[in-house]
Amino acid sequence: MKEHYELIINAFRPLEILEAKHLEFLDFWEEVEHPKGSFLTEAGKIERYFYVVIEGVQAVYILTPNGDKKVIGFSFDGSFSGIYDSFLKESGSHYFLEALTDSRLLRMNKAQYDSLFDRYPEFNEWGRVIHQELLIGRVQREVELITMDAKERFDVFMNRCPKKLMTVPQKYLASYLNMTPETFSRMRKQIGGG
Amino acid sequence: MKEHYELIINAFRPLEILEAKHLEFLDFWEEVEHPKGSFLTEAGKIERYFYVVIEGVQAVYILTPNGDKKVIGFSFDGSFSGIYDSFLKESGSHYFLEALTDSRLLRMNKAQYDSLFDRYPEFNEWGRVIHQELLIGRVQREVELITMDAKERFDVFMNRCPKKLMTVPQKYLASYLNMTPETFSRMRKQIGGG
DNA sequence: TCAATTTCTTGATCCAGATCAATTTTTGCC
DNA sequence: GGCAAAAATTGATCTGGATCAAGAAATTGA
Repeated sequence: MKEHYELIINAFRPLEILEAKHLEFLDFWEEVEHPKGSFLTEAGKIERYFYVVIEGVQAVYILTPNGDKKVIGFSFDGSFSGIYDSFLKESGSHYFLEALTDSRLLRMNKAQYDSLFDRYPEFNEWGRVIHQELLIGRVQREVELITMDAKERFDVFMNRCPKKLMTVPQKYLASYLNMTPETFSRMRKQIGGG
Repeated sequence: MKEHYELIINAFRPLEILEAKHLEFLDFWEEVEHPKGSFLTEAGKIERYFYVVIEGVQAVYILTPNGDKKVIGFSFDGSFSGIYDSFLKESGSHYFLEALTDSRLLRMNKAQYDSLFDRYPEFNEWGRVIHQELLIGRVQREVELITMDAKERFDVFMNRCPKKLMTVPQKYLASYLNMTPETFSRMRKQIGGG
């Protein structure tokens, strides 16, 4: 796992100091591969892992009764991944987590995750801060979904979307922005325009 | 503040044990009143406080460029309140926090909030867990906004909405459900129906 | 390399829910 | 209680973006 210390340490910012005694935690991680199109978790199953992405793009989505995918979020190089509520509560997931490109990830299981906080209570600070940030980001997205029309959502997204995401089929981006691929395509034609 | 110990302790669940040494924390709180219609924070200002509601209902909303209010959430007896991102980052808020009924709240300022974690690192566990729960709740709401039509959102909301919220004008509930008061009224006519 | 499959684009139509307009009902206040 | 202001209802109309349909472009894989 030594080769990925840097990645893990970066992912775990803003936990400023990973002290010597934390190095044990670095060995919790197990490396896994997921080819494009494979599922890390599916609706109905329990999410067993908490991930850090080494490489690749993954999408979390929910399947509506009429069968369309609604993308909730993406993960990619350096970010966390997993179906968080299912993982924490060890209850059935409503979501799919799919590799959109060939992916390599690091993962730890729930027992390891729990022991992290038991053994090193100072990780709770990391947990508190990281969850604050995730929460603020989610509220931000919610506000954008509620207050902006399709064109505005498209523009805002395009201006700050990580390049990495541009490699996935547009229909996933469209879904994330809560619009159809047709609408997404039409918005694309008028970049910068009204 | 003694009279409100119970309230605070309940609000801070799941921090199971407030030990003797934490009793100092109970005295951080200051009681304030906000009459109906008054603002606890306004857009452009910095949120200086973190609140626990003793009594009353408050709404967080954003004002769109065309001037309509979009309600993001409510707080009421026993829950936390405040404009969280502004409070944490000490940066200008985009939101309004308005008392929808005469309200009494307990509040602490940012310095006190920070000192909580400095002095009693074990509060970080509370922080981590409470933010996990808030995050999961937000994602749940986001999924409902994205996947459900107006009638479904109305039904789901009505089935689990705290009675306390039924005392506020319907236009706020309508806005929270991302629909107009007219639509809300029409949904109301067909409770239980198709 | 080239056929099969998937994705993207473009145009035509449709509809849930917004907007506009007019009452009616409720609330608050003296 | 009674009157003004705010909120809720109801009906008529409008529209952003969905849906449907068909073809063009890109990707995949043998």
